[in-house]
Amino acid sequence: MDAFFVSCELRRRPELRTEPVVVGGTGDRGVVAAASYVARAYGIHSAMPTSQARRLCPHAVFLAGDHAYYGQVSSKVMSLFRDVTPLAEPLSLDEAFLDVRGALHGEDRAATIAAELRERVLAEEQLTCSVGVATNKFLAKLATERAKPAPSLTGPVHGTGVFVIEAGTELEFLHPLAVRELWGVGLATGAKLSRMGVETVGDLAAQPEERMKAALGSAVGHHLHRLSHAYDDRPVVVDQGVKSIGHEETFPHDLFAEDRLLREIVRMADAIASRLRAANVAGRTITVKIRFGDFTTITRSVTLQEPVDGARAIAHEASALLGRVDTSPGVRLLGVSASQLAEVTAYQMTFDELEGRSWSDADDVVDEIRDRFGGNAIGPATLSRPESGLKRMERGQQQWGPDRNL
DNA sequence: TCTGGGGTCCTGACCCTG
DNA sequence: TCTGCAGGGTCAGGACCC
Repeated sequence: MDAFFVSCELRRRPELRTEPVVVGGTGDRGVVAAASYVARAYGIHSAMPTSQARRLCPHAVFLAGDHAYYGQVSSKVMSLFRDVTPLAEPLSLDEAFLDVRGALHGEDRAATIAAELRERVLAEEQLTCSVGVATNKFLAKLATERAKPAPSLTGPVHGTGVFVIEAGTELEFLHPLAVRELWGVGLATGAKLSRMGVETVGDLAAQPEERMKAALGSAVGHHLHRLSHAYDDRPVVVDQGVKSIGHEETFPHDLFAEDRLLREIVRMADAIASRLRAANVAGRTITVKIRFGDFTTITRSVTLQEPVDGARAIAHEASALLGRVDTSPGVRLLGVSASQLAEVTAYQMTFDELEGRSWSDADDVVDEIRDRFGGNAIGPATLSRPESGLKRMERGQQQWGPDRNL
């Protein structure tokens, strides 16, 4: 999807179509999640600090973003994709891989399917999307970039919409590209490769695989070497399954008070526990992430004998992990996550858990109340004191940094 | 100058066990 | 009992993606 979050907002507010629009964190510590093509013409791009975006384009319209709404729109678009093929693998809210081999009957059929899909998404959801067609996932992803519109001060300059890399022309397309365009080559790997004199994908393909493995590690070296030869046999997987569930939050101001940090832990543990139970999984490893004022970031984790999905147990472990860290320099960001997930039916209850059965029952009741009356209808007593200033957090509620009014 | 939040995957150090 | 080794699990950090 093209500038998905912005496009969703423009559906609701069409009067902004010719304006520079930025969706993301509105506060001083936020970042840009999506910028309209007009905003991009001012040099604004995603992941840019909001403060920098404001300097580049002071008259831009800054919107806080509505993750729940984008999720609803995404579901509708994904169901359109599944009308084309059941083999649709969502990559994020606004991207998916579609394996359309089953629908192919002629040479140009894939391009036709792509064009029809674009028309349907536009007609039914008033959203534009770009489609890349190729013989494997990673080439299709690169092809999509070629199909996207270009920014301009008056609005998006429409791209091709559909870009096809014909079978047999893969290397011709791939080798002139900058190595940074490869999926998996970011800032650090790109710099490392540049120091080795590797600037293009063709340069990379000319290197012996062993040299790449020595420089980048065996897994990354092997993977990139294969990609540079246009080889990618990863299948389209319809349901990837979640591997971890977590929450993290950057505070409007660094936190120093230990009791305040502990209350934040309780709040996050409560949110995570709800999501774990909703997904019918429990986590065996609990991790706490702490970012200090100077941006140094540490994690502390513990792996338990048995997986947990209760707010009380997660908060207990996370608090103990936090207690191992000197937080006196001030905490900018705090996060809690659960990993090594297992289905709740698949693990044995411990004696401790049996003793704590009443807590498990309480969690079930909490889930029921939230289902009926909303996420903020009930929460841990620790957070109910008015002076706590804390509200239960929904997923993605503060996705791109603290709000301006906090 | 300033750097979010949701994740996944990989690596290396360390410890334990056979 | 001690030593060396291999393999697996844990932990922490880094890189990357959208």
